[in-house]
Amino acid sequence: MSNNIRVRFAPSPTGPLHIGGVRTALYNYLFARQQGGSMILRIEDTDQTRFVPGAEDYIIEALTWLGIQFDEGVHIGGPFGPYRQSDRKSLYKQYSDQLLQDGWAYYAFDTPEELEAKRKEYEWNKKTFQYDCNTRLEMQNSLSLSDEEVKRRLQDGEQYVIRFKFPQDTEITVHDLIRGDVTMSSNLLDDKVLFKSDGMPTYHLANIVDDHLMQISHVIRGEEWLPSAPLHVMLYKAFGWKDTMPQFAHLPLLLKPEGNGKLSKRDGDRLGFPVFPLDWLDPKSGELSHGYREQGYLPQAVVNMLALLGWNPGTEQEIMSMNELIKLFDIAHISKSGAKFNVEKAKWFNHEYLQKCDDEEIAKMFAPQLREHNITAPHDYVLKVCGMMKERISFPSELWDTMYYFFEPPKEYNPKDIQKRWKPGMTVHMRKVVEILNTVPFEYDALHKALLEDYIKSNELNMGQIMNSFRLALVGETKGPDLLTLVIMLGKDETIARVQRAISVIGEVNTTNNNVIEKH
RNA sequence: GGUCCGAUCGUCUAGUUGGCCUAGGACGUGAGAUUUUCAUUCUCAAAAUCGGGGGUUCGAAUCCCCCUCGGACUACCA
Repeated sequence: MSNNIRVRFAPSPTGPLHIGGVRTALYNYLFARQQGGSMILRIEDTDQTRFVPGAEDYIIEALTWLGIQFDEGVHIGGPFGPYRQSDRKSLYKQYSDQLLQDGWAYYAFDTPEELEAKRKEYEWNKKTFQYDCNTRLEMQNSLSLSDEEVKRRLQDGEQYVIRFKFPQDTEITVHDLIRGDVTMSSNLLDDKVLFKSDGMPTYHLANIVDDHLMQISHVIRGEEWLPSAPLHVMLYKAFGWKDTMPQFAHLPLLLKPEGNGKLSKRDGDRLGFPVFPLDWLDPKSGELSHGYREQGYLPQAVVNMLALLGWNPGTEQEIMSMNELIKLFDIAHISKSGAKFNVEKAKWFNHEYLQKCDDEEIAKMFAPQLREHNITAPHDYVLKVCGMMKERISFPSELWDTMYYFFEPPKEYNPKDIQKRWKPGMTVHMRKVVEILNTVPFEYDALHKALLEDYIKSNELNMGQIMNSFRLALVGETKGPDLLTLVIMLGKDETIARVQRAISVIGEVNTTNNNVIEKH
């Protein structure tokens, strides 16, 4: 990695990785690879109360499944480690101390209860409390208290947090690669907590310190971070790191498929599509959330679909491999508005990528279904069936339903199809079919001539009449590939057995109107 | 409530320096073709008064202003 383009994906291990997070990781990856830069995985676990065991492994497994690779990170190490913020804990204190010394931060002793009371008080007066340049002097902090008092409280071991001291009357401009310049007044920003009373930094502090230390050049993250971006810019300035501050790109959000709002876990459950890459069993509630992988989505399909949700190559190309995406990706082509998630399009992508799989791969996906139905079949046969039938499916789970009749006789005959296709007098024809099968050489051309040409002509039938009933006997429904191809695949004995079984099960219907079919 | 961001077919979007836009593509939908059936495939169609209103200009989806609507944020969460 020759140049100094370095990006990071920095999730919190608070649960399964949301599909929006996956897209953020993907865009970071695409950008890094294209620029010949480095991709880093950093775990932001500064909130011990929200830590969920297994989440970190889940994140790594999901991204690995999708082919999103890292150059440095918790799981592989690297020259800028450790890459887990809880392992970097000791590091952050000196930086908040530096801010304290330089007058960019201050101690605040207000307890959560006091803050809550303050908020209530403001609410009563129909105002909103914000800990900022207007209110900080009425609070318990090193700005309002005397030096001795502050020293005393510190020595007594009183709980405190360290807050950022936003300067007054300053315009702060964040240059965003997607949105251009975003400017905010410092007077409206609140004095965010940088260092918590539990000895851990907050996101804001840890994030800036780590991005700086890890020499991150581009911060590509969700739009939800835009409101706090001015704080981050200010922090770089306060630390004196303005010259090496990374560039920002705030990605549009992924929205619910219907209505409005951010895509959430509940939507997936409700609308029947995954919002997570992998299945996730919540360790606390025992609740299972479905993942793309387990639903039968191909990783390439998920990657392609996600890439196009908020970005496009500027051409009409839609099917793109990871390598093509890397070549084509461009931050300038990322859209500004949120994208509603579309299930149908996701399905279509999967169908497209399933067609790209070779027959061996399809057969591999099909194997468990065969096992489930206690069927053993020659590998070549399975391979042939898969190759023939894959174009009909969007998910591997549909394989059995569209191909079962290649492996076992129909268990029942669709009543609607019987009514529509098994016309009066059909058993007579079917017996003839058996006869022909028994006498004519069992080859495609010979059968075609005997069945579809000679027999039909001599009986003044049209093709549909006899073929559909024949198909019904073999499949149980009127669906499937070219009939004679199916017949050849099944073999003579199996074909005859199925027709005879259909004759005895379906039998003769509506014998009274016998002449209907003769008459075409 | 406050701050910020956004707004082109039902959905994802093209449109980046205003004219080539009577707004293009894809998904989905409808019709037709192909086939012995179903599916696939192919062809065609419907679908956006470019959220609304004002400007600027010879000319605006594209620039400016206002309004409306939507979203994010507003924690000792990230």
